[in-house]
Amino acid sequence: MTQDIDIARIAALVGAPARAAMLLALGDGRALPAGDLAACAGVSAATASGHLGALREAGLLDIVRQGRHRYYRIASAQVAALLESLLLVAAQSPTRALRTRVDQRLQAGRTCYNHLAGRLGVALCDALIEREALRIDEEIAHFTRAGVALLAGFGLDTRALRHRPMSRTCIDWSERRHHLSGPTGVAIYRRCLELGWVRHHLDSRAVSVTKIGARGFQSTFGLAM
Amino acid sequence: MTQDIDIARIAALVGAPARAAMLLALGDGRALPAGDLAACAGVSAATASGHLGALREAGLLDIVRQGRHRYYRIASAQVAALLESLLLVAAQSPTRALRTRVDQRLQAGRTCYNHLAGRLGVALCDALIEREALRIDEEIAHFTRAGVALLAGFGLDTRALRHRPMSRTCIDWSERRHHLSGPTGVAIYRRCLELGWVRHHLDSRAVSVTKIGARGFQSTFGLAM
DNA sequence: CTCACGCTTCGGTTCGCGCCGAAGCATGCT
DNA sequence: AGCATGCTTCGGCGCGAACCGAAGCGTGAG
Repeated sequence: MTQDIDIARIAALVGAPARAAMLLALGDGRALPAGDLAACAGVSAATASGHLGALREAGLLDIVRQGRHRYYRIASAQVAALLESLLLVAAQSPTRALRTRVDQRLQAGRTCYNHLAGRLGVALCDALIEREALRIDEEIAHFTRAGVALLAGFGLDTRALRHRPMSRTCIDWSERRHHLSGPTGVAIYRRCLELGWVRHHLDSRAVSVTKIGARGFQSTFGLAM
Repeated sequence: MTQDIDIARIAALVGAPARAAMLLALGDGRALPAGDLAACAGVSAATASGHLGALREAGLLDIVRQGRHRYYRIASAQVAALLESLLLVAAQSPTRALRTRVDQRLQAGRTCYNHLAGRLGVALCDALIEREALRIDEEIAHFTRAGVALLAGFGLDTRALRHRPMSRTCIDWSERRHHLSGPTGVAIYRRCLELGWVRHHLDSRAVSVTKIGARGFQSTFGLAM
């Protein structure tokens, strides 16, 4: 049966953890550059490039050239549906039950490859937008003049972050909402660690907000914990 | 994130051709014994057993003990939906286009691991049921007294086939309909070859009906070609 | 023009896993 | 009881693929 190997080919493509991480990062339809996806998957650029090429060749991913970047995104709604199906089956898989407790902790606050995600990451992003420190156009985040000042007061020199776009948004899988990623997102997370606002648990990607942090998020970003 | 590896685990499970073939054979919800699934996947019993164990442990497959057989079946509707999703994505995958021509030939008549499938297999099964030679109860096929006589006239000694159940049904993937598998299905196919009713193409699993075969199927089983 | 950056290609290593044969276990037929 | 049958477990083999570092290529910035 020829179709056996067809579906096996597709499934095997999703079956490598690195590729699964990339697909999941793209799960909401955004387009991300290869470098970000490499970071998301925790592999080198070389490895990521190979994976992305394979996914594109199989028709799972589309490529959008824009400037010097090459943005990848999910090719069709069917592929997105396939990912949803997998999530559903994975969620009810028996081995999954053991992890559920950890996941709940992760939902509160965690890092998504060196930037803040979970409820904390989403709330911070919302607060920045509400204070008009951040604007999101075309799924790319820009800090306003007020935002740059705000970050300066927070101790971040935005001039040191010369990448363009300076920051990106990333949809959180538990909250299904935006949060800050990219170099700026990473810098904010690092600064939070320096200030002792959040603490990092060694055994997982979960982070928790300290007492000092709660006050800091409140006074600096207007973020009620 | 932990869920990356969750969906990767599930996808990788489906990603091996042998396991994909087994899942596809079970795709319509029937329960099949391990031996049949091994044949479907074209692997040894030892290999099949390992695969089935893994699929069961992951919650993709259920096991139903009945007599000395152990029947496997798809564990949930979600798993079936996952397979459908994969079929959909595989169908629109670019590499798929190359195979479409071959598939059309296969749809007419072909073997499904040593028994007749495709339109021919389905039509034969229908004809047997219509002539009251075959009855299907609980997805297991039984030949009636008239059916045994019919097969005897065809040159098959059904007493030589002492397996119980004597025959099984198998859903054809292109027709989505029943056809005969199991020892009886295999014996019928062999007999068709002996009589020169069908010819087997070496390069694929496609079979075609000869002129003699067309007359034979007509006179013996009342099957109009 | 030149440099820097992002991405891809190439070569080589390592590790996992899919596979089988043989032996072991259980179940039901004789 | 004894044998046959169906399935599983074990040990070992070999292929394939995932990974990285380094080099190559194209694009935009200075």
